[in-house]
Amino acid sequence: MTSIKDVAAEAGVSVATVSRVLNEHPSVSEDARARVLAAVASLGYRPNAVARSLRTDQTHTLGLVISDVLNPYFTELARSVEEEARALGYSVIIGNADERPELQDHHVRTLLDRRIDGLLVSPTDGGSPLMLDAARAGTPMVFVDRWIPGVDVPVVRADGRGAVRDLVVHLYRLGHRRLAIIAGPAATTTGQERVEAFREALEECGLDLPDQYIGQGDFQAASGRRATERFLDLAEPPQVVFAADNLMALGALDAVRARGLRVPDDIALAAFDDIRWFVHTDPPITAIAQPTGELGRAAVRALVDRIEGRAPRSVTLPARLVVRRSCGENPATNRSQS
Amino acid sequence: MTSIKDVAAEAGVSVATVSRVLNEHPSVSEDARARVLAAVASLGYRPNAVARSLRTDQTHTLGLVISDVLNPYFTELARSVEEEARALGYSVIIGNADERPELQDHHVRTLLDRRIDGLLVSPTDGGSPLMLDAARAGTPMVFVDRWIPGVDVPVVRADGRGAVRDLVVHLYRLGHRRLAIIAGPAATTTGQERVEAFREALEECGLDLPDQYIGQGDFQAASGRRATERFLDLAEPPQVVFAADNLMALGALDAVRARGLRVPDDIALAAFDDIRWFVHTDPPITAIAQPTGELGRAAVRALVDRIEGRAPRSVTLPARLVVRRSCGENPATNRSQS
DNA sequence: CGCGTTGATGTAATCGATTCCACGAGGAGG
DNA sequence: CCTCCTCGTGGAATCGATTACATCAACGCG
Repeated sequence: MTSIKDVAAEAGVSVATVSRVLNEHPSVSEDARARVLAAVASLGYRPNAVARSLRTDQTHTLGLVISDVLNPYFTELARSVEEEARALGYSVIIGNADERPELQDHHVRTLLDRRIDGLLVSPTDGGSPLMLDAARAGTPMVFVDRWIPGVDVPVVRADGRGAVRDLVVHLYRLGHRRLAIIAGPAATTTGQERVEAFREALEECGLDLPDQYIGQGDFQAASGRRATERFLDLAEPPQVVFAADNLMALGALDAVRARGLRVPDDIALAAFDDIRWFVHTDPPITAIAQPTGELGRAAVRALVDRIEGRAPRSVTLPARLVVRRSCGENPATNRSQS
Repeated sequence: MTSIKDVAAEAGVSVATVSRVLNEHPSVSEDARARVLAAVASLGYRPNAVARSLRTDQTHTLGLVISDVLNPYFTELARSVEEEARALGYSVIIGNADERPELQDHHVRTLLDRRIDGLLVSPTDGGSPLMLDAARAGTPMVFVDRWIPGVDVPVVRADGRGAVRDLVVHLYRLGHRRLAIIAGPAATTTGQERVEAFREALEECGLDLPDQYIGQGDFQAASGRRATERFLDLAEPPQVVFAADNLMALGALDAVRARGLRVPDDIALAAFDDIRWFVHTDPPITAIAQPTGELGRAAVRALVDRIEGRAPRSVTLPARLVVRRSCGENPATNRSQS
């Protein structure tokens, strides 16, 4: 690999001058600049980012630790994060935690070892010592989607409360009274909040959320399937299953299908997180859509603000209900589907 | 951040000794080792990967440039790549090319600047000078899924020829005679091969593939939709549309749905790449499944072989047909669906 | 004309690790 | 007892950049 020394030799100047040209330092003669640029071009020289990072203590890299790459919601998030980061001059290294705390820690650790400039996390759990220490030690950090209470880190997320209420009202109007939920892990904020929002909305409608109608999932398809099977085994199964994320909804669909039952005739289904495929499933699935792209971009902006010394702001954006056919026909609202 | 010097001071030894302990160099006294490890623990020291990389000229990092993160096929590939790499002691940095050659180049460039140990690419085009130069210059490199002919780089991919033939036979038996394909970009090998395999299989059945039955797509959903609309506008529309990837199949589904037509009654649909959602679409979609996870793992193994001085091998694994209902009922084969 | 200022450049320190080399102590062997 | 190895250790060079500081020439101004 050609180094700055080779360029300096080729251009007949010192390495300092080469560096100045490359970093657009003002005090370089026109002549020197031209010779350096010519040398750079003829040698095909590219600065070694590793060496540069060591010296400047900046990597221009953000770490993104997401809960599950196979979840379309997170891959869309990752995409928008990378896009915005690139626009701001940063690269992104993605770590996939697969909803496993120890894998999450592994990625946080290697990202910190690489001295990334900042960390974007959607925590899988209540927060390992490692992550809490890093936050306390001053590593620029922002939580996306999920967060850890009691830690002084900005949070960028969607508020699904209103949309969940809309959903419950929608279900109520369709005549459903026994509503069940497949919850996410209690260790995650989104796991808890969605259940709470659901319960509150039910109460507003004068409905109850019995324990047996709360299935415990882990945001993965298999758990959605298991929870749904348990619901179907009940003496009085629910009329609606609301999955707290799209993968558990997929699992629920598997379970219903395996029993030879049909959605929405035998049981209705709704999901948190809207994804493209929901338009084409059988039937199309009613879902709560998050402004995923906007969340990713806002998170990056907050993190970069923090890194570059500006004050980062937490952001909460509203989610919205998208009605399709998986909860039954409703001519009035049905038209608003996409 | 605490550095090796702090550890050395705390343990009362030189930095050389600390480094030896950390790298398991044999010639360190038991006493020194213990003191160093104690110092490391008490300071919470972690070696700076940037500095280490500069010195050793190894980053223990692989670059993976994929064509499109939003494509479930590639995200599954990415996941298996990361998994296998982690098992072998490497990290992975993913670059998303979004099917855009200039973005692909951007990522290749920044990955090379970071001095990654090796590059895994599924090229979006015929190969930019940048990538060809890197390959020639000796950057360890392996192509996954797609490749660039004429470059001396190992290729890990699936061979869909047999599965495409099975598909065509399946379609023929169902009575379909006018078969159309939505192709990928001609600049990609998968874009070309799938069309060729399709054409050859048709010929074996005594069928023809007229130009108007070849839609030009770019592996993105929108192009699948456009191509399908064009098919439907023909005086004699095809009876089957075969999409060369899953996203274009999604677009095709959009187009059919927008016209108020139904699959498979009005038109049949099949896709290359099987994904989980295909089980639940309306109707479930017949697809050609690649051994995606195995491809990712094999690609990493080949790349690491190359990096560590062993001879890398190209790998080709067979794809297989998964019959579902999107091409019409066929009691005989229908049972083999998943 | 001399002095201070400005601009262009080079020398060398530095970032945090790894690793070559030199050195001293201790043990083995003649 | 002397020599030669081996082992444990520290000093210092090194990787490839950035940047503080020194130097020197040219120029403006009183």
